[in-house]
Amino acid sequence: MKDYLKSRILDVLERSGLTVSSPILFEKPKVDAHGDLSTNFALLAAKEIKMKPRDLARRIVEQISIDRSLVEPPEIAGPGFINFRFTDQYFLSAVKDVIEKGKDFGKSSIGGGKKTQVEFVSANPTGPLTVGHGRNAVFGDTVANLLQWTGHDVTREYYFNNAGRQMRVLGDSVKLRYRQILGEDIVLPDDHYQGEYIREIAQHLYGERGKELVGEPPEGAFKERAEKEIFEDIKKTLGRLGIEFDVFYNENSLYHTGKIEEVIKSLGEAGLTYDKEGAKWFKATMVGGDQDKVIVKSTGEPTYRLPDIAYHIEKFRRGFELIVDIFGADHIATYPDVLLALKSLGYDTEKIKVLIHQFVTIFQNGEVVKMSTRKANFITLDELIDWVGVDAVRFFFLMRSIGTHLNFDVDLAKKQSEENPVFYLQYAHARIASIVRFAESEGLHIGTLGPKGENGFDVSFLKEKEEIELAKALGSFSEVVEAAAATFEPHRLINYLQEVAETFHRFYHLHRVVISDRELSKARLALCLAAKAVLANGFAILGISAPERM
RNA sequence: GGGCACGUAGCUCAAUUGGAUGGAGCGUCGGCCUCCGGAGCCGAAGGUUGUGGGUUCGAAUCCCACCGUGCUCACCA
Repeated sequence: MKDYLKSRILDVLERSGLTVSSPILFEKPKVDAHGDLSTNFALLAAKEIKMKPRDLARRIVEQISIDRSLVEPPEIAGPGFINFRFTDQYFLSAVKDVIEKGKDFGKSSIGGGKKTQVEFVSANPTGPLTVGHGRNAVFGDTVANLLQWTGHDVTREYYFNNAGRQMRVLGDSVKLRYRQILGEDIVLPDDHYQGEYIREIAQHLYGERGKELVGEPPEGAFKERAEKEIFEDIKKTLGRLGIEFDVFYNENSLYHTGKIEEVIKSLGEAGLTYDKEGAKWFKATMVGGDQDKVIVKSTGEPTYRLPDIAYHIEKFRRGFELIVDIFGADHIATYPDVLLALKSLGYDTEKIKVLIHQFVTIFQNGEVVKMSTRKANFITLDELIDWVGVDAVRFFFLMRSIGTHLNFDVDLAKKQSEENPVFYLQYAHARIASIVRFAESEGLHIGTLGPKGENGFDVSFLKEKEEIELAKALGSFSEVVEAAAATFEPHRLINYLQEVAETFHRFYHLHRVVISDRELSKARLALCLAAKAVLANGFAILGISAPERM
């Protein structure tokens, strides 16, 4: 529709002999009185062609030629906005569209099959996923869904490292617990992992192997067993949330295949490294960074930057045209160096979208719970799911933009699960399902073939304000999905679905679906089915269930 | 102290990315079930968008300064 109106305005300009470079953009006004689409074109262009905004707007409105069955005559308002209002017929056509496309309604191909990678979670297997990881996981998965719905070829990827210092400490933590089980009087150092799960892993090893592991080094059987059990646990938790990865990428492979060495070499050849005090440095300041950074420590071990750079080079090599990285605010200082290095090696960093989410603050018993993986003091994602359910967990993590700190009051979430906002949406879906069941029991059916099929319906019977408004809301689903995908903002979809549910409830409250007028009944049933489909499709993107009954 | 975010109704957050009269949920107050699901609907109260400047036809949004909160500033990841 926007393209159509744009072409009509260009037509007027052409006939008037005006050439204007200002873009013709439309937006949906907040206020109903301002129509359905509005353009500020006259305001933008007026200066350029030395006309008053209102005069230019008047000329456009007087001379424009548009299809009257779709659009009412435009109006000028305020300083020179041009407002367009669409006909009921146009809005109602969305109902047929939804019913014909069903589960595919809202999908688009604007992504053009672009090879896209979304990297998220990427937590090293040192402990169970926490609620902080939960926000990352749910957000990443939903962004991936949005990209798939808009025609991107998406790979979900989890990056991890099972070799670093963290993992050595993990192995040692298990070994110390194991020795405690054997009766030794040992205290776990503060920098070791204190969680109960460590003790369980040690117990498992003791149960299977008895005392025979006393001489085993921490990074041997202890670390391996811990990694295996913890990773299984992580995957199980993600599975509960409906999250599955296509690729688990091990940082170690970058060493084995020589990719790390290659990066050092490339940076060196570009004159971007130097040696100082036994370490190798990246000359970040030479390419716009604030300070130089160590990439290889004096011990010969690379810092985290090097594998990160190598990994991203691999992403490019594997042909990804859009690379989405999702991580928490604690990584905020790390990515600029990586991007800088990539850029100076000639990679197009415009293809990389770094999405940073703020932390989740957990409130319990009225106070903030400070969390640390190492100390035993954290709430796991699994516990959270146990308390409030998968749908609520996903919904809560998605309903706020990632720039805000998310306050998650556990007591409230537990206690008020019945008043959970996700239920408002799911209730609308279940309610429609119930209406459909009732209608069918009364012998009303809607064919899948549209108006001309055997059980055809005719939307032109719909004339009530609430009917038109619902149809209008349903019709904009695709736009919302596209906007949410383009901005990587799933919460836009939630706001929209709230509006659909609200519009439906209002319609339902004022108008009966199953009545003696059969044609009107069928048209209203079609409207209901369309609303149900839009809600279900929205839920599918969010990863929450669409219950037929609650 | 430097860097990056964020300050919007009592609370948690939106605001179509610079648009017209800043909106929801929870909470508070008041209405609505003879009827397809009341987990719903309708209405009311509640705001100097942290403060002060600037940019322009127009600012919660962009720029500057200050105040406040979080994260971060390793040869840890």
